[in-house]
Amino acid sequence: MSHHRIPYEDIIRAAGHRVTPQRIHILDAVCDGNGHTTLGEIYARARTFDKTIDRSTLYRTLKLFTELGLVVSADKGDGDTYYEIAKPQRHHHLVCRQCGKEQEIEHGVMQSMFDQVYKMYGFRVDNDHLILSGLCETCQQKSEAVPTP
Amino acid sequence: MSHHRIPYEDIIRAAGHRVTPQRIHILDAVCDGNGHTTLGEIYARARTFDKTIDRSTLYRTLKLFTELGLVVSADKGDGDTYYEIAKPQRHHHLVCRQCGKEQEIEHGVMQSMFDQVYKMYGFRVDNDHLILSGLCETCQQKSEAVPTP
DNA sequence: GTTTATGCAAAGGTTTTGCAAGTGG
DNA sequence: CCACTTGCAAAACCTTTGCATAAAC
Repeated sequence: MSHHRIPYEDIIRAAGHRVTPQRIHILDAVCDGNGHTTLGEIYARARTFDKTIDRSTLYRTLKLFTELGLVVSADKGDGDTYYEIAKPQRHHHLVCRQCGKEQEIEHGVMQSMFDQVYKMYGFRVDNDHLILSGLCETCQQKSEAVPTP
Repeated sequence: MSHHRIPYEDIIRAAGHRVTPQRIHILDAVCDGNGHTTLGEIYARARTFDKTIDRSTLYRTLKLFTELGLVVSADKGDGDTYYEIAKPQRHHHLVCRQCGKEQEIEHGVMQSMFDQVYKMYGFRVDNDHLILSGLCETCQQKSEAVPTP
């Protein structure tokens, strides 16, 4: 679990909050998503650890973690909010419209685009977690193979 | 009203649906947004034309228009869905985090970035309506003037 | 021992759905 | 006319909130 690299307990306490089993389970659940997970998925996973965990606790905890910067939230454009464990390096995601597979991409490519936007429009873009969609390599080949299904 | 350039009545009929006053009002209301508008704003505007229009009609109509491609929906990342009249040329938006002002940007800059992503990751990005956020020119100057408010 | 966090239940808000009446083609 | 649409009301859903109990520190 990647969040074990972060001193999350200290961060929670430093902000004047308490480290409870529920909070640990929820953080684990976000982490086990390996990328982006919805609230529903986190809820299901958290409940495999502790069946009594309540939705309201999940909402409150996710809000807290987002404020503390332990978790970041993003939006695929489908209306759902996706959560991911915070990572040290700025990055973005590609999500395949067909198979749903997702992969991380480094920030560099985006930064060039942001710079270009700044030059052309004077606008400083600062998104640090974009989700782009399209077709992954595998699904491109599939759709080439079957022109009209 | 920019949608009067599109033969929207024909499009609606061609898909086997009917052209009703409510649908026209809703299309007008989306159009009057000049850019992105939320469902609530569309509802308010549509009701200035016809006070009896119902929310359920709005939901159904917006869904229909999106399917027909008359209207496109996007997500600013704040959980709300924004609607905009479909435009012939592919474009994206910049929204200022501070003053909320939005401006359109042409697709070119994005395409270079998409191409770069393809070269590096083999992934074909095909978003045709992204919303980027950051600081507009005016708000950048303001925040420079006041380092610590 | 205090103070914070939890679970429960209820409230608040938004979106969807079933249906009789109305209306477009 | 007939089928599609509408407004209404109710249902379904998601998220937030108030409060007594339980747990962290």
